[in-house]
Amino acid sequence: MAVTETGQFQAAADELGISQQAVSKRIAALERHLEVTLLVRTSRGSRLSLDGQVFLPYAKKVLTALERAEQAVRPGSRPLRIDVLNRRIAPAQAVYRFYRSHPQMNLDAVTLSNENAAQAAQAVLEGTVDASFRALPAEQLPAGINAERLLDIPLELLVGPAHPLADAPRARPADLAGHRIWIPGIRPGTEWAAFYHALSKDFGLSIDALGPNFGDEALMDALADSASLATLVGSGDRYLWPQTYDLRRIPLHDPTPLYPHVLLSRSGVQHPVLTALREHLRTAGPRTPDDVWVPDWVTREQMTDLTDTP
Amino acid sequence: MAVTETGQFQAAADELGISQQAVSKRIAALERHLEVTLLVRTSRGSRLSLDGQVFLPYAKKVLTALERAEQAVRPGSRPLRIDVLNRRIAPAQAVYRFYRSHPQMNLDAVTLSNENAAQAAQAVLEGTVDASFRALPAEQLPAGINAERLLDIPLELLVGPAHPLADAPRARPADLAGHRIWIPGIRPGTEWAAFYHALSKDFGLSIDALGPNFGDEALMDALADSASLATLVGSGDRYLWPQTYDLRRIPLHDPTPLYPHVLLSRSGVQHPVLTALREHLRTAGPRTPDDVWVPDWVTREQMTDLTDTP
DNA sequence: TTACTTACACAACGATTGGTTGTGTCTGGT
DNA sequence: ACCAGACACAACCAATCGTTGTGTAAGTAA
Repeated sequence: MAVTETGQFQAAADELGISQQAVSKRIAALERHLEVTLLVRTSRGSRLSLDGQVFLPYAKKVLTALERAEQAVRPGSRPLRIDVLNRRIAPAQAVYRFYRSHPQMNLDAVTLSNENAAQAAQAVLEGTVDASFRALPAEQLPAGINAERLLDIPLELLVGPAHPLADAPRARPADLAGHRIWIPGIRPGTEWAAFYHALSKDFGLSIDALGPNFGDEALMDALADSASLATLVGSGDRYLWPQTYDLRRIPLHDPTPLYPHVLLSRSGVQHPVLTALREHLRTAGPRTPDDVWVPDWVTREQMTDLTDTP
Repeated sequence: MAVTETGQFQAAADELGISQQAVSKRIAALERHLEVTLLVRTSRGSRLSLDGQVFLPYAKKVLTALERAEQAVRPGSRPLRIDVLNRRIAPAQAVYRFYRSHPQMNLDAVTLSNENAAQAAQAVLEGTVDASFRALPAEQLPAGINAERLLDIPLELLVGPAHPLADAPRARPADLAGHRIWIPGIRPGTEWAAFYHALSKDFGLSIDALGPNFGDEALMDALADSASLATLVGSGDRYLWPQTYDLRRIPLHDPTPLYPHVLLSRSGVQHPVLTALREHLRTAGPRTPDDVWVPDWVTREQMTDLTDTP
């Protein structure tokens, strides 16, 4: 690249801060490796051969990819880093949709390995991540953390074909009383546990949130074969359930339970990408039904941010 | 990447064919360079840290970019390579549009440095390029070369605001008799010279095709200031002429001169991308006017390919 | 607790690589 | 014919990257 920019080896060498002979050796080694001639040497400099012409844009891509890779982790000027809890659920998809509609926005989605909301808030405070989607009770909110409820995901019931509600067009949470609902892999003390505990208490459900998560495959197998087992999923994460299992999604209403994702960020940060993401979530979010349920520990204040938008 | 795939240094080392210690040193050097920790070492292996999680996709991009760069020039399985004559004219734009609408198609656009159509045909025969857009007289077509007229570009007159035809909605070629038409940088013996020679002969024009090309800037300067000078441009290459010069494009009709771009390729090659490009040009090409002019050395046979399409 | 296994890091050393300086060859202009 | 410019080749040196041997920490089994 330096040679094509300057037209001759010596100038490229000056630009790179090495000797002309070193440039010559580098080019020769590259040509030997690729088994083609990249540069046509003349007595008045060098210009690209046909292969060089083709190769140049690819070489540029390699260098920009390297540059980006370093930028991505170098502290200080790195892209906005957002914890999306888990790559398979709504926040990850919302962030991905945001990125698709704003490709120039430089951001990275990560998943913090701990599932504890308080620890996530700590990570946001420390700057390990710039923002995190969580369902955080208001009283657990540390000082210096800004929380805004920006993504309410309606829950749906997921059942196998033999389940009594399999062909119901919709169901009410109260209809689920007595049915077994299994949500594996929820560890005590996490925000998930708190949410489902509140849900089961308010509607008299028996939610089995214990036991290890043996993976989506095992869950789907169990659901498909059982006439009594059901689970709850966010209405967004369709991709999770392949057609082969013939599982049914039953929307819940009257009221619709909402999983309230709150975006945590450090108070005072004014990162433009973060601002744009907030704006995107406020406006591009799905219309929520009228009659909804959220855990009682979701404060009015957190809700205000949502209802205030035009 | 090898460590994250396998979960531990030793397995990564086996995959890479080096020792565990070498992997350790590589990772340590990378972490030292980036000034972050990429891997969390545990007693049962290693997993990605948060920074590592962010870095991994960027690292993958670097490797795929490297892979693509090598593929682009490695003889044998390289992308289809098409000579577009010049990056600023219709064939280049047509190829670019094709690529935009078929992003999965792997192709490279190049410009052969010689402007001689016979030499381009030779390059196609030798496989230096896979296809070339040229305006090649039928009798010059070497054996083994397949030629298909796929891109007819109507010519337009480009004049400055003081030119007598500046405000004409359109003009006939015969109207140009007596006007000075200057097309700089056309060297004798090239296909351009042959085309404009035929055009001037058939309509009695005085085309000044001699003199060196001092660049588009110089041409535009001359046109903008002159009341008599004009040039001919393809109707596609709009971008060339910035608004600042207030140049006017006057479409030609009765008949419309067409610059016939013939796609040369080696007989017998059945490259899928080339087939798709041909199909794209046949169907997505602009509607040509009814009353057209092409040089008389453009054979009926070359035209058949165009008129045969549904 | 003790011993063992697993997994990574450190140290010393040799081979390879990538740089340097010095010199040679080719081309185009004077 | 000569000279200047531009790149290549050769010899040499230093830094890098690999190797083998060994150390340390953490989990596991007796």
